[in-house]
Amino acid sequence: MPSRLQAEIKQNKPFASLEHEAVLGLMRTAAIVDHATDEALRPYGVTTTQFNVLRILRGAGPNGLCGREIGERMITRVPDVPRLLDRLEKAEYISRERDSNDRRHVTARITAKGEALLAEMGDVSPPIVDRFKQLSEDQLRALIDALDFIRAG
Amino acid sequence: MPSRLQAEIKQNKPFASLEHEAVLGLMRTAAIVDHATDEALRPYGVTTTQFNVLRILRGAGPNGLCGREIGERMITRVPDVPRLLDRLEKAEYISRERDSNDRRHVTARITAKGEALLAEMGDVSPPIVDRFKQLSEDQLRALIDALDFIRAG
DNA sequence: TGACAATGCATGTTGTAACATGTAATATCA
DNA sequence: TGATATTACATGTTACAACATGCATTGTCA
Repeated sequence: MPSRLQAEIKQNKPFASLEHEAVLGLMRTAAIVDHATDEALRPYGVTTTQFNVLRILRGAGPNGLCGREIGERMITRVPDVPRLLDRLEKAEYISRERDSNDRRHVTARITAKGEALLAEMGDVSPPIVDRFKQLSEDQLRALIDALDFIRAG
Repeated sequence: MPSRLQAEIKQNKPFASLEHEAVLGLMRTAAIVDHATDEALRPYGVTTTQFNVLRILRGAGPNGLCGREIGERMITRVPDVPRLLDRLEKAEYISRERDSNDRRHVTARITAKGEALLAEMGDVSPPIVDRFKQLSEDQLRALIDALDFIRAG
């Protein structure tokens, strides 16, 4: 029985194992979600990474967060938070201020312009993400549990 | 009940929905697998993308494949196949030859040096990928099915 | 057969990812 | 208290991703 994924990537040989198929399916699905999200965000001129930072800072409120804290909250590891914040500050979506208590810290906060952008964007969600809503609750829980288990290492 | 993922990304508020949690879990797991794979491949001086091209060309055998065909077989969409192949050719892992039947096509083939690299690498697999083997067969099938369903759009 | 479209690849450019390294500020402990 | 380590961020650099555009080759159809 040729799998759906085999056809997608034009592979004739069957997968060596279920694990192999699961890993490839995971990576391919993530790549599609990622690309679709990029496309959905493009009209607003922000990348997925920048969009996530803005949502994190909106969630943090007026106290803001320092760079290290932002990095810890990101879905994907970001190895260059300072320059990511540089770009957001240049676009005036965030402000930065060196903390007077601990001068190593730089506190970032979302600006009114940044809030306005998020409000304008609303719940941008590409069609591929909406597909998750078609899964049953049991399927969603099984998916979440399996992914949790994998990450739990 | 705070979820595992909430703790991972230091999020205090519960997720708005199961779908939301599933999407984040998917993206985060994929990011971890991706990064771990990069690390595992680093000692050999190839990126994950390059590694996948080499395996595709090994699978294609002596007939090789043209750039478009390689692109179709990649897990992640690659918008710049020519330069990806440039780098592999410069490293002498592949050779390229313009097709005499259709001179628009450039056929790429893996070289002996490329085959040797893959042989030396064997089954490089970071610990996070090995975690998939700990899932039960039912769990793996449920995971694969859910991912297939999402991509089926 | 000749004009036009489609295909496959090449190339210019910009922005960013990723790593390495450096620097200032704070914490720790003899 | 002074030496050392640790933390948090800044910066230099390289390589690559992504898009736009251009060119050569082939297909299509009146």
